[in-house]
Amino acid sequence: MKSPRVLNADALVLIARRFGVLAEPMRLRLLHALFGGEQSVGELVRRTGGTQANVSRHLQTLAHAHLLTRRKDGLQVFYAIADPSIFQLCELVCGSLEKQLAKQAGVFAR
Amino acid sequence: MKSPRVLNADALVLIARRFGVLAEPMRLRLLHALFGGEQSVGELVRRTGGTQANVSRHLQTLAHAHLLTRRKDGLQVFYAIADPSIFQLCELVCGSLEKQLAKQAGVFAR
DNA sequence: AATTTATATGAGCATATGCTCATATAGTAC
DNA sequence: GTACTATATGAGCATATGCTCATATAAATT
Repeated sequence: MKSPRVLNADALVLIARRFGVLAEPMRLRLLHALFGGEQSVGELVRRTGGTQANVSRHLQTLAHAHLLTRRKDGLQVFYAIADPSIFQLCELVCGSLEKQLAKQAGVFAR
Repeated sequence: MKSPRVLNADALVLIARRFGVLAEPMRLRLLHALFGGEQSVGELVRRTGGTQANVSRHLQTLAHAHLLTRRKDGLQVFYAIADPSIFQLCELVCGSLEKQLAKQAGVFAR
Protein backbone atom coordinates (compact mmCIF):
# COMPACT_ATOMS: atom_id res chain seq x y z
CA MET A 1 0.00 0.00 0.00
CA LYS A 2 1.27 3.39 -0.92
CA SER A 3 0.78 6.29 1.43
CA PRO A 4 -2.30 8.29 0.53
CA ARG A 5 -1.86 11.24 -1.76
CA VAL A 6 -2.20 14.79 -0.60
CA LEU A 7 -4.70 16.51 -2.81
CA ASN A 8 -5.14 20.23 -3.19
CA ALA A 9 -8.32 21.97 -4.29
CA ASP A 10 -7.34 22.15 -7.94
CA ALA A 11 -6.54 18.47 -8.09
CA LEU A 12 -9.88 17.65 -6.55
CA VAL A 13 -11.66 19.66 -9.21
CA LEU A 14 -9.81 17.79 -11.95
CA ILE A 15 -10.60 14.44 -10.41
CA ALA A 16 -14.23 15.39 -9.97
CA ARG A 17 -14.42 16.40 -13.62
CA ARG A 18 -12.99 13.10 -14.68
CA PHE A 19 -15.60 11.25 -12.67
CA GLY A 20 -18.25 13.56 -14.06
CA VAL A 21 -17.36 12.57 -17.59
CA LEU A 22 -17.97 8.96 -16.61
CA ALA A 23 -21.24 9.75 -14.88
CA GLU A 24 -23.53 9.41 -17.88
CA PRO A 25 -25.02 6.11 -19.03
CA MET A 26 -24.74 6.99 -22.70
CA ARG A 27 -21.08 7.83 -22.37
CA LEU A 28 -20.47 4.56 -20.58
CA ARG A 29 -22.40 2.84 -23.33
CA LEU A 30 -20.08 4.41 -25.88
CA LEU A 31 -16.97 3.46 -23.96
CA HIS A 32 -18.32 -0.04 -23.64
CA ALA A 33 -18.94 -0.20 -27.36
CA LEU A 34 -15.35 0.89 -27.90
CA PHE A 35 -13.90 -1.78 -25.64
CA GLY A 36 -13.47 -3.94 -28.71
CA GLY A 37 -11.58 -1.27 -30.61
CA GLU A 38 -11.95 1.79 -32.80
CA GLN A 39 -15.40 2.59 -34.24
CA SER A 40 -16.88 5.23 -36.51
CA VAL A 41 -19.54 7.60 -35.24
CA GLY A 42 -22.14 6.02 -37.47
CA GLU A 43 -21.32 2.58 -36.17
CA LEU A 44 -21.64 3.84 -32.61
CA VAL A 45 -24.96 5.46 -33.39
CA ARG A 46 -26.22 2.12 -34.67
CA ARG A 47 -24.85 0.15 -31.74
CA THR A 48 -26.10 2.42 -29.01
CA GLY A 49 -29.43 3.36 -30.57
CA GLY A 50 -28.83 7.02 -29.75
CA THR A 51 -29.46 9.92 -32.08
CA GLN A 52 -26.59 11.09 -34.24
CA ALA A 53 -26.47 14.50 -32.57
CA ASN A 54 -26.40 13.10 -29.08
CA VAL A 55 -23.79 10.47 -29.80
CA SER A 56 -21.60 13.04 -31.46
CA ARG A 57 -21.81 15.34 -28.47
CA HIS A 58 -20.96 12.64 -25.98
CA LEU A 59 -18.02 11.50 -28.08
CA GLN A 60 -16.72 15.04 -28.01
CA THR A 61 -17.05 15.18 -24.26
CA LEU A 62 -15.07 11.97 -23.94
CA ALA A 63 -12.46 13.14 -26.41
CA HIS A 64 -12.02 16.51 -24.71
CA ALA A 65 -11.40 14.64 -21.49
CA HIS A 66 -8.69 12.71 -23.33
CA LEU A 67 -10.49 9.44 -22.74
CA LEU A 68 -10.94 8.93 -26.48
CA THR A 69 -8.80 9.64 -29.51
CA ARG A 70 -10.32 11.01 -32.69
CA ARG A 71 -9.19 10.07 -36.16
CA LYS A 72 -10.74 11.42 -39.28
CA ASP A 73 -10.68 9.35 -42.45
CA GLY A 74 -12.57 10.78 -45.38
CA LEU A 75 -16.13 11.40 -44.37
CA GLN A 76 -15.95 9.28 -41.30
CA VAL A 77 -14.54 9.95 -37.87
CA PHE A 78 -13.21 7.11 -35.79
CA TYR A 79 -13.00 7.17 -32.04
CA ALA A 80 -11.01 4.84 -29.85
CA ILE A 81 -10.22 4.47 -26.20
CA ALA A 82 -7.18 6.57 -25.37
CA ASP A 83 -6.78 5.83 -21.70
CA PRO A 84 -6.62 2.15 -20.82
CA SER A 85 -7.14 2.91 -17.15
CA ILE A 86 -10.81 3.10 -18.11
CA PHE A 87 -10.94 -0.67 -18.19
CA GLN A 88 -9.64 -1.02 -14.67
CA LEU A 89 -11.88 1.80 -13.50
CA CYS A 90 -14.96 0.03 -14.80
CA GLU A 91 -13.80 -3.26 -13.34
CA LEU A 92 -13.35 -1.67 -9.95
CA VAL A 93 -16.72 0.03 -9.93
CA CYS A 94 -18.55 -2.99 -11.30
CA GLY A 95 -16.92 -5.23 -8.74
CA SER A 96 -17.77 -2.89 -5.91
CA LEU A 97 -21.37 -2.56 -7.03
CA GLU A 98 -21.75 -6.29 -7.44
CA LYS A 99 -20.51 -6.86 -3.93
CA GLN A 100 -22.86 -4.21 -2.63
CA LEU A 101 -25.87 -5.62 -4.44
CA ALA A 102 -25.03 -9.14 -3.35
CA LYS A 103 -24.95 -7.96 0.23
CA GLN A 104 -28.31 -6.25 -0.15
CA ALA A 105 -29.77 -9.33 -1.81
CA GLY A 106 -28.50 -11.35 1.14
CA VAL A 107 -30.80 -9.44 3.46
CA PHE A 108 -33.76 -11.15 1.81
CA ALA A 109 -32.15 -14.48 1.04
CA ARG A 110 -32.63 -16.28 4.32
CA MET B 1 -6.77 -9.86 -18.32
CA LYS B 2 -10.34 -10.92 -17.85
CA SER B 3 -12.75 -10.82 -20.74
CA PRO B 4 -14.71 -7.59 -20.77
CA ARG B 5 -18.04 -7.56 -18.99
CA VAL B 6 -21.31 -7.39 -20.81
CA LEU B 7 -23.28 -4.51 -19.39
CA ASN B 8 -26.99 -3.98 -19.77
CA ALA B 9 -28.77 -0.65 -19.58
CA ASP B 10 -29.62 -0.97 -15.88
CA ALA B 11 -26.05 -1.77 -14.95
CA LEU B 12 -24.84 1.25 -16.89
CA VAL B 13 -27.21 3.49 -14.98
CA LEU B 14 -25.92 2.15 -11.67
CA ILE B 15 -22.31 2.60 -12.70
CA ALA B 16 -23.03 6.12 -13.93
CA ARG B 17 -24.65 6.96 -10.59
CA ARG B 18 -21.64 5.71 -8.73
CA PHE B 19 -19.37 7.90 -10.81
CA GLY B 20 -21.79 10.77 -10.33
CA VAL B 21 -21.44 10.51 -6.59
CA LEU B 22 -17.71 10.91 -7.00
CA ALA B 23 -18.05 13.83 -9.38
CA GLU B 24 -18.13 16.61 -6.81
CA PRO B 25 -15.03 18.26 -5.36
CA MET B 26 -16.55 18.64 -1.93
CA ARG B 27 -17.46 14.97 -1.75
CA LEU B 28 -13.95 14.03 -2.79
CA ARG B 29 -12.67 16.40 -0.16
CA LEU B 30 -14.75 14.59 2.44
CA LEU B 31 -13.60 11.18 1.29
CA HIS B 32 -10.05 12.41 1.35
CA ALA B 33 -10.50 13.69 4.89
CA LEU B 34 -11.82 10.26 5.83
CA PHE B 35 -8.86 8.41 4.37
CA GLY B 36 -7.27 8.50 7.80
CA GLY B 37 -10.32 7.02 9.49
CA GLU B 38 -13.69 7.80 11.01
CA GLN B 39 -14.58 11.45 11.66
CA SER B 40 -17.50 13.33 13.13
CA VAL B 41 -19.51 15.76 11.04
CA GLY B 42 -18.23 18.69 13.04
CA GLU B 43 -14.66 17.63 12.51
CA LEU B 44 -15.27 17.31 8.78
CA VAL B 45 -16.87 20.75 8.69
CA ARG B 46 -13.75 22.18 10.29
CA ARG B 47 -11.38 20.29 8.03
CA THR B 48 -13.09 21.06 4.77
CA GLY B 49 -14.14 24.61 5.52
CA GLY B 50 -17.61 23.90 4.18
CA THR B 51 -20.85 24.96 5.81
CA GLN B 52 -22.51 22.53 8.20
CA ALA B 53 -25.58 22.17 5.99
CA ASN B 54 -23.59 21.46 2.88
CA VAL B 55 -21.23 18.99 4.50
CA SER B 56 -24.14 17.15 6.03
CA ARG B 57 -25.88 16.86 2.69
CA HIS B 58 -22.83 15.56 0.91
CA LEU B 59 -22.19 13.03 3.65
CA GLN B 60 -25.71 11.78 3.18
CA THR B 61 -25.19 11.44 -0.51
CA LEU B 62 -22.06 9.40 0.08
CA ALA B 63 -23.74 7.27 2.71
CA HIS B 64 -26.78 6.59 0.54
CA ALA B 65 -24.41 5.38 -2.14
CA HIS B 66 -22.93 3.02 0.46
CA LEU B 67 -19.55 4.65 0.17
CA LEU B 68 -19.68 5.75 3.80
CA THR B 69 -20.98 4.19 6.97
CA ARG B 70 -22.82 6.27 9.55
CA ARG B 71 -22.54 5.76 13.28
CA LYS B 72 -24.34 7.86 15.82
CA ASP B 73 -22.85 8.34 19.26
CA GLY B 74 -24.68 10.76 21.54
CA LEU B 75 -24.96 14.08 19.82
CA GLN B 76 -22.36 13.32 17.23
CA VAL B 77 -22.49 11.34 14.05
CA PHE B 78 -19.39 9.63 12.75
CA TYR B 79 -18.82 8.76 9.15
CA ALA B 80 -16.22 6.38 7.79
CA ILE B 81 -15.27 4.95 4.43
CA ALA B 82 -17.32 1.84 3.79
CA ASP B 83 -15.97 0.78 0.44
CA PRO B 84 -12.20 0.42 0.26
CA SER B 85 -12.29 0.28 -3.51
CA ILE B 86 -12.49 4.08 -3.26
CA PHE B 87 -8.79 4.19 -2.54
CA GLN B 88 -7.88 2.27 -5.65
CA LEU B 89 -10.37 4.29 -7.67
CA CYS B 90 -8.72 7.54 -6.64
CA GLU B 91 -5.28 6.12 -7.26
CA LEU B 92 -6.28 5.09 -10.76
CA VAL B 93 -7.81 8.42 -11.66
CA CYS B 94 -5.01 10.43 -10.11
CA GLY B 95 -2.42 8.34 -11.91
CA SER B 96 -4.20 8.71 -15.21
CA LEU B 97 -4.56 12.45 -14.80
CA GLU B 98 -0.94 12.86 -13.82
CA LYS B 99 0.17 11.01 -16.90
CA GLN B 100 -2.11 13.11 -19.03
CA LEU B 101 -0.90 16.39 -17.58
CA ALA B 102 2.71 15.32 -17.84
CA LYS B 103 2.16 14.60 -21.52
CA GLN B 104 0.56 18.00 -22.04
CA ALA B 105 3.37 19.70 -20.16
CA GLY B 106 5.83 17.91 -22.41
CA VAL B 107 4.45 19.75 -25.40
CA PHE B 108 5.98 22.93 -24.07
CA ALA B 109 9.04 21.49 -22.41
CA ARG B 110 11.39 21.31 -25.33
C1' DA C 1 -38.99 21.02 31.62
C1' DA C 2 -35.76 24.51 29.54
C1' DT C 3 -31.35 25.20 27.38
C1' DT C 4 -27.58 23.99 24.66
C1' DT C 5 -25.15 21.39 21.16
C1' DA C 6 -24.69 18.48 16.92
C1' DT C 7 -26.74 17.11 12.86
C1' DA C 8 -30.39 16.93 9.33
C1' DT C 9 -33.67 18.86 6.17
C1' DG C 10 -37.27 21.91 3.64
C1' DA C 11 -37.50 25.74 0.41
C1' DG C 12 -35.79 28.50 -3.00
C1' DC C 13 -32.44 30.12 -6.22
C1' DA C 14 -28.64 29.70 -9.60
C1' DT C 15 -26.09 26.91 -12.53
C1' DA C 16 -24.99 22.82 -15.10
C1' DT C 17 -26.25 19.05 -17.95
C1' DG C 18 -28.54 16.37 -21.33
C1' DC C 19 -31.70 15.97 -25.13
C1' DT C 20 -33.79 17.29 -29.57
C1' DC C 21 -34.44 19.80 -33.85
C1' DA C 22 -32.59 22.17 -37.34
C1' DT C 23 -28.67 23.59 -39.68
C1' DA C 24 -23.66 24.03 -40.59
C1' DT C 25 -19.36 21.97 -42.10
C1' DA C 26 -16.40 18.98 -44.53
C1' DG C 27 -15.38 15.46 -47.53
C1' DT C 28 -16.81 12.47 -51.71
C1' DA C 29 -18.90 11.51 -56.14
C1' DC C 30 -20.94 12.95 -60.22
C1' DG D 1 -19.90 23.39 -59.83
C1' DT D 2 -24.15 20.33 -57.63
C1' DA D 3 -25.70 16.59 -54.99
C1' DC D 4 -24.92 13.45 -51.39
C1' DT D 5 -23.09 11.57 -47.00
C1' DA D 6 -21.03 11.69 -42.31
C1' DT D 7 -20.26 14.39 -38.49
C1' DA D 8 -20.52 18.61 -35.66
C1' DT D 9 -22.85 22.41 -33.52
C1' DG D 10 -26.14 26.42 -32.27
C1' DA D 11 -30.47 27.24 -29.87
C1' DG D 12 -33.86 26.20 -26.77
C1' DC D 13 -36.12 23.51 -23.37
C1' DA D 14 -36.44 20.37 -19.37
C1' DT D 15 -34.35 18.35 -15.57
C1' DA D 16 -30.81 17.69 -12.17
C1' DT D 17 -27.53 19.39 -8.95
C1' DG D 18 -25.39 22.22 -5.58
C1' DC D 19 -25.54 26.01 -2.39
C1' DT D 20 -27.51 28.86 1.33
C1' DC D 21 -30.69 30.30 4.91
C1' DA D 22 -33.68 29.13 8.19
C1' DT D 23 -35.63 25.74 10.90
C1' DA D 24 -36.42 20.99 12.61
C1' DT D 25 -34.88 17.02 15.20
C1' DA D 26 -32.44 14.58 18.64
C1' DA D 27 -29.49 13.93 22.46
C1' DA D 28 -27.12 15.82 26.55
C1' DT D 29 -27.00 19.05 30.56
C1' DT D 30 -28.81 21.80 34.05
